[in-house]
Amino acid sequence: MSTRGGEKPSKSVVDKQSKKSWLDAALQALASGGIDQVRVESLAKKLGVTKGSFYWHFKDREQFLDELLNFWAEQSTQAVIANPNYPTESKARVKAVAEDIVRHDLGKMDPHIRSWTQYDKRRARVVVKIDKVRFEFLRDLFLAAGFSMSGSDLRAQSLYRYVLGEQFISVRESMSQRLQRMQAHVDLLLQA
Amino acid sequence: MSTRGGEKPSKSVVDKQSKKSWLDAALQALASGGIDQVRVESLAKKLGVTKGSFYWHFKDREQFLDELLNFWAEQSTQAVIANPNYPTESKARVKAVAEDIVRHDLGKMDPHIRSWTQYDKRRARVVVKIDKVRFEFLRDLFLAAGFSMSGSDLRAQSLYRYVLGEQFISVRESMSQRLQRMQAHVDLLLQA
DNA sequence: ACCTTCCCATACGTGTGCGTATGGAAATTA
DNA sequence: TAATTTCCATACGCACACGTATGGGAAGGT
Repeated sequence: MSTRGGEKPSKSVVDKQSKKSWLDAALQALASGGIDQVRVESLAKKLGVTKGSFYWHFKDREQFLDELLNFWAEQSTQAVIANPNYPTESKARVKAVAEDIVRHDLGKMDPHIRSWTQYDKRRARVVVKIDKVRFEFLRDLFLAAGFSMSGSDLRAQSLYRYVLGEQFISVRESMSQRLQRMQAHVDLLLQA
Repeated sequence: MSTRGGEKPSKSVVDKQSKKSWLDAALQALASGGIDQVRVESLAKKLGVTKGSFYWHFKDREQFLDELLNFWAEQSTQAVIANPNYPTESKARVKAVAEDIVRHDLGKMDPHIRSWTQYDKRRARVVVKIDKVRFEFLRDLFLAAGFSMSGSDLRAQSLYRYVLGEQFISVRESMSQRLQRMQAHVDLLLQA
């Protein structure tokens, strides 16, 4: 029978799949041109569906953007922090994390995210939380490396701003150069 | 005689005044919510005029945005570099410049500018130039402070990214705290 | 007084994007 | 099989924003 194989994809899975595809496409659009590139109809076209799907999964664009922000928040923290393969030696650990950040371009969304949420109080709070999580993760690395609280604080701030600032530099250097520069910067932070 | 050279509101001045008011308003709108807040009709409303004025001074929105970008470019470099009141002692000079940057929030436009121009090749080139000018200005400060070229390069990069990154941190600290943090960071860069 | 140029107002056409109403096919349940 | 739920397509209304066409007033020149 053409009973269209209803095996594993029990509807709720399909539901979530479809819903997630909207968020994936939105993230991609956001990365490629800022929040004003995230348009319902253009996303629909890219996904090969119509707005009917969108307004089935989401109430309206505003609520969709809220979910998008949370979607980004999860992805942008999980990626860095949840890597269990870092070295245990504290200074090597700092270097490895720094290299990972550069190598995976983990801040590439940040200019668009911040430009978008800067003057939206409710959404800015989400970003503040992410900053807090990321920063404390970095600060703990320096604490583990033997620096004082204030010293670790300073260095984590410096490193975090370096990472964010790198996304600003339009002059895209080569990956090897970026890695080398980051290493030099981390070396500077790890001495004294 | 009355040949146009003489008095004050000779029409060309009025012209430039009116034209500049559009650019001023646009910069303000840009700062307050990104490039998609820069709308012809909303700017007109804010200025108390109509689109007639806009399309008299500018061909269309695209050309207007080009002029806006150049407008920003001039202002954002002049402000820092053209200050003749910095101390002459090289290390104190670095500190004074850093303090000035924080105090005047000289990077506040940058998230919006970069989010806007990142994937626009022609406009990105303008931003690259600005980065170059700013960076070389900072690098020269470290060179004058006795660091090698590569050492000055590293430190200027670190400082510049710190400045840009600061605009990202949504957790707005107090001015005194920002200044203090910047000083600590500069001290770190100036040692060794 | 007439003309010209500068500068802006008014009015319109058009495209785009949001949201809604409604239909319908497939899948699930009864 | 009938009924219901799930998920998306189609079609429409509407508001906003760009650009253009046109008019007109004010200022200066002749």
